[in-house]
Amino acid sequence: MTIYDISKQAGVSIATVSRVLNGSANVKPKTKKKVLDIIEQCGYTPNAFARGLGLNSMNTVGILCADSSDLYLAKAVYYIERNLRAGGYHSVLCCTGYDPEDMKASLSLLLNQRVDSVIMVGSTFIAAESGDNQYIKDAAQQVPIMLLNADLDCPNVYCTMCDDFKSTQDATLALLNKGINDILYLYNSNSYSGKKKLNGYQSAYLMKDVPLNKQYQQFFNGTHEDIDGVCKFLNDLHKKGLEFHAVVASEDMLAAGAIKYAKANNLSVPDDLSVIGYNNSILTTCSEPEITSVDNHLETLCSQLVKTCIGTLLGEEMPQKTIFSGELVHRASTAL
Amino acid sequence: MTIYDISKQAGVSIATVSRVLNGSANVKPKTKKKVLDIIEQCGYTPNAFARGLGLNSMNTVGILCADSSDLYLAKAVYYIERNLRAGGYHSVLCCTGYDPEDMKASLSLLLNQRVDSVIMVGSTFIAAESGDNQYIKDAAQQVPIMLLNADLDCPNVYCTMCDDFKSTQDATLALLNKGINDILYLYNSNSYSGKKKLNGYQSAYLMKDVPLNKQYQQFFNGTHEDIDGVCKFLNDLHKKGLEFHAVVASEDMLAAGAIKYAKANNLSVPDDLSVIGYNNSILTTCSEPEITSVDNHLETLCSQLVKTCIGTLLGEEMPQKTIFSGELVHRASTAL
DNA sequence: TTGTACGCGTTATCAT
DNA sequence: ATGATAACGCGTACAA
Repeated sequence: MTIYDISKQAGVSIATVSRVLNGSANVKPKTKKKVLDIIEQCGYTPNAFARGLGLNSMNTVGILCADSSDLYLAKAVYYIERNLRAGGYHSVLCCTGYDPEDMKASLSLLLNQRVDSVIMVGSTFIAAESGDNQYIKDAAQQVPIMLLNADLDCPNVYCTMCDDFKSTQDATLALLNKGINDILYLYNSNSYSGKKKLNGYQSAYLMKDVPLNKQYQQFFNGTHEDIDGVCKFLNDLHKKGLEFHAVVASEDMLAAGAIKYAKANNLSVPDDLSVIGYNNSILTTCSEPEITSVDNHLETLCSQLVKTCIGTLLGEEMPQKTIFSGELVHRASTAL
Repeated sequence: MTIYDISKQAGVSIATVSRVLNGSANVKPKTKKKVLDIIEQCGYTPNAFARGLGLNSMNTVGILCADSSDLYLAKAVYYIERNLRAGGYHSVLCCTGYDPEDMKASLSLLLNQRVDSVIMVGSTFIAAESGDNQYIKDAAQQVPIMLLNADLDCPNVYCTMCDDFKSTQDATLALLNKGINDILYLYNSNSYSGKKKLNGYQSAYLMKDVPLNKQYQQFFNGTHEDIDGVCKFLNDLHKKGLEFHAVVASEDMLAAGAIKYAKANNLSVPDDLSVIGYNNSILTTCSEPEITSVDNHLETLCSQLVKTCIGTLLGEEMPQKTIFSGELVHRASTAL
């Protein structure tokens, strides 16, 4: 069933059918109705490939994501997809894993698929060395690139992020202000956003003139689901003689591990150990006591990101960077 | 940059370029090299739309999912996408929400986009009334439909599922065998798979000749993240005088709520209350004590589903139904 | 082994 | 208000 079939049955030319299809003005109401009736009756729908070929677009955006099964990234992907669809765009999902080479290959794949834009979810895509981000700058010459929670100075690259630096700084400050000076910072990512958080922690110490100790900045090298592994990791630190009365984590899952560690060592939370997580995920209410956590307003971020994306595609002038603040959600794992 | 540009520069016809591009045999090595060099040098990639138009396929599969931010569904989407990509297919993600009308509309959207196949993730898409599934049967006349964790008898519809009936039956039986007869079954979905689980619970009682009480089958009507809501829900039941010494839940999140309920009421787990969840998600190790849960081998399911999908698209004969068994993973919330 | 020419189903430009 | 026709870029049957 093609536009030719419809045109024949309606006794008009394909041009007229096309005009009806695309809501073009100059078409006699009577003709329009006739064509629409035939279309309805035949259950005809235009061929998306042909349309794509002609318009050089299939209204499709690529979503690049290291791991869409991750609690936080999954939510991001979900919000982005829903917003894109509401705006009339399809989403091609592409999970890359954490290997830079795979990320590059995936990006190429999407560009070859002729997506209208690419959204990169999570700052794992931004390397510390500026040169390693060349693949993104190259891509930006073809289509606009949207970055969630990352920052990259480059034409046609748009960044939407939460102020992770300030959020982590605030969380740390809140503890320092309570007189807790031995705060363990626990993190598991050296991405752009990961670095910002670490800097926030450090900066809080500088602000309060409390000496910083490298021993208190611990990198957990494990999967994003291994809560028990985090617990053991902290146990080891404890056994090695490291003393800490608070944990600030770059992710709720690490904080959940800290809660487990406290239980295993009969530490009372928050009396003996305060815990602050990040992302305000379901893990915060699953733990006991519930975990104080930074909410970075992911839904708002995604909504704004998609607005920027669609606006750009429509040729509107859009802000190159959009920054939101995070918010500390207080729960029982702290007494602030 | 088109195939014509390449053909001119290489001094051959577009047919030859096309042959090189598609690895066709009959092409002189020397010619092939020349063409490949030019392609490399120009950074040429074929236009996916034109190719799609000609072949009537862009090697794309639609993934329909009610809510890809759900812990379990997110994992499913992730595994499916990775397997599809490994097989050379793109994934168009489409989150529908739980409104049947939106599901139908989303399916139409994907079909209009001319995907090669549609994968429906989760049994929420299968209605209890056979007639309500007509939209799926209609779709199956256009492209093969793959169902994850659902069952529908229809040509060109392929089902890959876990035996949720048996898994829940086993979980319930394990408790009954320990002499615990007042088991609360807690669920939050009336989907196909949801019903199977409930039936499994009931059947266990029948097998052991223990009288079944409707009061012990409780539907929790809330979001999929409201652990506190579940806790309150159980509190209310408790206050109303309902006594139970075990909870079998259709989802880990409900089980996590049960653990919280136990804590709030100073019940010892598993001495006073045994808890079994479903999905073996991260929530099982986040809770304290950790939760015994049914693992339904999602990764295997997804891998098999994609194999069936790709096989079907390649014209191979594929099994209409593939059923795997679940497995009870024992943790500290039960003493079995 | 290679080249020519047509078809895929649209959109859009230009006449009428 | 409507129709004829040229792109769009590729794959492929057929011819050479």
